Amino acid sequence: MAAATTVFYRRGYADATVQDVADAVGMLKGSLYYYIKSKEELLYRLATEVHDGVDALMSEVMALEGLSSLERIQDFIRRQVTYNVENLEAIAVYHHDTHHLSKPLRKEIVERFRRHEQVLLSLIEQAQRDGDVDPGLNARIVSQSIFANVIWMYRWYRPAAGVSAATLSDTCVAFITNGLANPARGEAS
Amino acid sequence: MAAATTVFYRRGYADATVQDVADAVGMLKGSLYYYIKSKEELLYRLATEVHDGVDALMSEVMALEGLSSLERIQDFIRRQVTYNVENLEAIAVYHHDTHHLSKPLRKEIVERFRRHEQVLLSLIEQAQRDGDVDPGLNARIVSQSIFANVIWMYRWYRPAAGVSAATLSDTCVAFITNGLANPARGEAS
Amino acid sequence: MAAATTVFYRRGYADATVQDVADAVGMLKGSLYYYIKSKEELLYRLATEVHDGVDALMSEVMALEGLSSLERIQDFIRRQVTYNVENLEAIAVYHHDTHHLSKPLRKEIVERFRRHEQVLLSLIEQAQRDGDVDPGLNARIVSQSIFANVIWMYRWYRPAAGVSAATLSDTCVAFITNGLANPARGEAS
Amino acid sequence: MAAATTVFYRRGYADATVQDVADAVGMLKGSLYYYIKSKEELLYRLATEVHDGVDALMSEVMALEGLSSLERIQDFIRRQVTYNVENLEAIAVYHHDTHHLSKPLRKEIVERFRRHEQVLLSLIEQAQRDGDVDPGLNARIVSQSIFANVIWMYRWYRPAAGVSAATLSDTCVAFITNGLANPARGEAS
DNA sequence: CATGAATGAGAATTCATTCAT
DNA sequence: CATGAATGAATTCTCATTCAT
Repeated sequence: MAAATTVFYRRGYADATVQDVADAVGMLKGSLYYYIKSKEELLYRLATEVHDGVDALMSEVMALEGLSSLERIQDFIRRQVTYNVENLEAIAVYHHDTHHLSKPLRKEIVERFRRHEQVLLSLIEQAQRDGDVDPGLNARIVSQSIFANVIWMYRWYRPAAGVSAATLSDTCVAFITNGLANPARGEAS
Repeated sequence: MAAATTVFYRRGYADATVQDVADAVGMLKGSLYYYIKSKEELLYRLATEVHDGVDALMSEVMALEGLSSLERIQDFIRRQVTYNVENLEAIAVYHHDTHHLSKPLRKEIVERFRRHEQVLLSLIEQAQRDGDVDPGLNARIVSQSIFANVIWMYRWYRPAAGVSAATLSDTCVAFITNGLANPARGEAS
Repeated sequence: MAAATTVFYRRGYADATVQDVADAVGMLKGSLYYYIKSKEELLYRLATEVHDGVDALMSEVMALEGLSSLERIQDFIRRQVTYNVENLEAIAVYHHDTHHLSKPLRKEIVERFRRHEQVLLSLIEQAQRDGDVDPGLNARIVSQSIFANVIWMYRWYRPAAGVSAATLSDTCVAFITNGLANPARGEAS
Repeated sequence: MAAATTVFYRRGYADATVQDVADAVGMLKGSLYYYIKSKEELLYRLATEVHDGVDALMSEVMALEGLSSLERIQDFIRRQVTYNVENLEAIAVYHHDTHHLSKPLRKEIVERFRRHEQVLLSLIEQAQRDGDVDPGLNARIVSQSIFANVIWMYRWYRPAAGVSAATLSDTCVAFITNGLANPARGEAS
C-alpha cells in the first residue's frame, strides 16, 4: 500500500501502471497479483484507509466532552490538517483519483465522504444557533469553504518547503474561525 | 473545444478517448486530426483558454482605479467565482487534469498559474501593510486558502442545485474577508 | 470469419490466440479489433452463421410438399451431411468450442440448438405414428442417435481421404433408415 | 484424479486451472505439484485410465467364446454404453479435451484409439462376410457411425434425467443392429 | 474536409510452474 | 507433505495516431 500510494501520487492513478507499483516494491508485475485482485483494489484500499483515518479523527473530536460546536470545528480542522500533513500522498490520491473507481466502489466512497460533510455541516449549524458563527452565512457554502481550505492543501503544501505543520494548522484555524465569526459578538479570534 | 471540454469533464482526461470527443462533435476519430495535432493539444488549448480568461479578469481588477488592495482582492474573488460558475467544466478539467500534459507544456501552464498566485500574494502583502489584513497571518498560506475557496468550487458547486452564483460569490467574499480581517481594526466587513 | 474458422479449427478456440487470427488475415492484432469487439465475438458469429445455415436447410426440408415424415428425416440427413462436408471446419468449431461462450451468448446458442432437436424429435414421433418408424424405439434416444451420426462426422471425416460426400450421405441415410425401421413392415430400406 | 476429472468436465481442460483442481482436493496449488509433474499429466493419466478401461472391455468381448462377430459388436456396444454411463465425466473429458495434449502424448493416445477403431472395423468386415451385416455398407463409415452413437452420449445423456442405462443400452443396440442389418436376410434383430 | 482502415505500442490480468521453508 | 510466495511468459484488449482515398 505504501508503495502504491507513492506511485499513484507521483504518476496519478490513471497513468501509473501495475508495473510501476511492482517496481516500487521490488517484485514482478505478476507477483503483485498474489496480493491484489486488481489495480483498482489498490485504489479502493487506499481510499478506505483514508476514510478509516478521518473517521477515527472525527470520532475523537465528537467524543471530547465540554466543547462547544465551534471548538469542535476548530479541533477538527487542527486534527485534519495534521492528518493531511502526515498522509499527504494518500490524501492527494484520495481526492484526485478516487473517481476512477468503478461505480459500486465509487458509490461507497462518496457515501462515506457525504457523512463527513454532514457532520461538519451539523456542527456549523449548531454553532450558528449558539451564536458563535455568523447566522447570516449559508452553512452549506461555508462548510464547503472549510473543506476547501483543508483539502486543497494537498495541491500546494510540501513539508520540506519551510512552513511547519503547526504554523499551517494555526493559520488555517485562525483564518477559518475569523471567516465564520459572528459580527454580533465583540471579538473575532 | 466545447465538446472536448465536456468530454474531459465527464470522463476525465485520462479516461476520455479521442473517439469520445469525435462522437461528441459528430465526426470520426480520424477526421479530428485534421483539426488537432494530438489529444494533448486539446487539453493544452483548454488550459490556455482558462488562463486567458483569468488573465483578463486579473487585468481588469488591477486596472480599476482608486481601489485599496483589499478591495482588489474582494473584486478578484467576485470575478473569479463568477468566471468559475460560468466555466465550470473548463475550470474543473484545468484543475484536475492539467498535470497530464507533457513536461514542457505543463511547465508553461504551471508558470502562468504561479503568476496568478504571485499577484494575489502581492495584494495580500500590500493589504497587510495597509492594515486592512491581519499582519499576523502567513501571507503565503492565506493566499493558498483563498485559492482553495475559489478553486474547490468545481468539486461541489452545481448551478442547478439551489445556490445562486450571487449568493455563492457574496458568501465567499464575506468568508474570506472575515478570514483575513485585522483584529486591530474594529470591524471587518 | 473464414480465417478465424480455420484458426479455431486447427488450434481449438481456447488455444487459438487473436494473434493467430490476425496472422491468418495478414493484419496486426490490434487492427482486428476494428472489426470485432472481442475474441468471443468471432466464436459467436461463427456459431450464428452455422445456425443460420442449418435453419435454412431445415426450413427447406419442411417446406417440401408431399413428403412423409420419414422422407423428411431422410432429406434432412442428406442435406445436413452435405452441409457438414462443405462446412467441416465451422461445424467442428461449433460443436467443439461453443461452450466457451459466456453465459448469455451460450444460452442463446443452446436455445437455437434445442429448436433443431425439437424439429427432429417431432418428425420421428410423427413417423412412428405413420408406422414408418419402429414405435418401440425411444424417440428421444434415437433422435440423439441421428444427431450423433450426423455431427460426429466432424471428428473423422476428411474430404481428401477417399470417401466421397455422396457415399457418406447415402451410407448415413441407409444406416439410419434401417436403424429406425419398423419391423412390422415388410421391407427396411 | 477424481477431482481433476470433475473439474475438467465442468470447466473444460483449457479453462480449468490448477487452482481449481487444488481447491477440489482441498489443497494449495503448489502442493499439488508434489503429486504431479504438470497439468498435462492429469489429462494424460485420465486418458490412459479411459483407455485401460476400454481395452479391458474389448478384451472381454473378444475373449467370449462361441459368439459371432455381430454378437461381439452388440456385446461391445452394450458394455461400452454401460462404461460410458458409469464414467461419464472421464469419457467426456477424454473425447473433448484430449487434443490439448502435446504432440508426443497426443500421438500415443490417438494411436490407442486407432486400435479400438481397428478392432471394431474388423468385426464389421467379418460380420459382413458372415452375411450378418449388409455387405453393401461401407464398413469404414458405419464403424464411425457406431462410435458416433456410443461416444456422442457424453454430450446429451444425463443419468438423472429419466432414461435408464438399460434402456439406453438396449435402444442403442437395437438401432445399430437394424442399421447394420443385411436386407438379404429376412429380419434383423 | 471527411472516411475508414490500419498500426503498434502498451496495459491489465492470468496462470502453470518453481522452490525455500 | 504442505504452504505461501514468487516468477515470467503469454494473452486479450485499448487507443492515440497515421494515411491513402
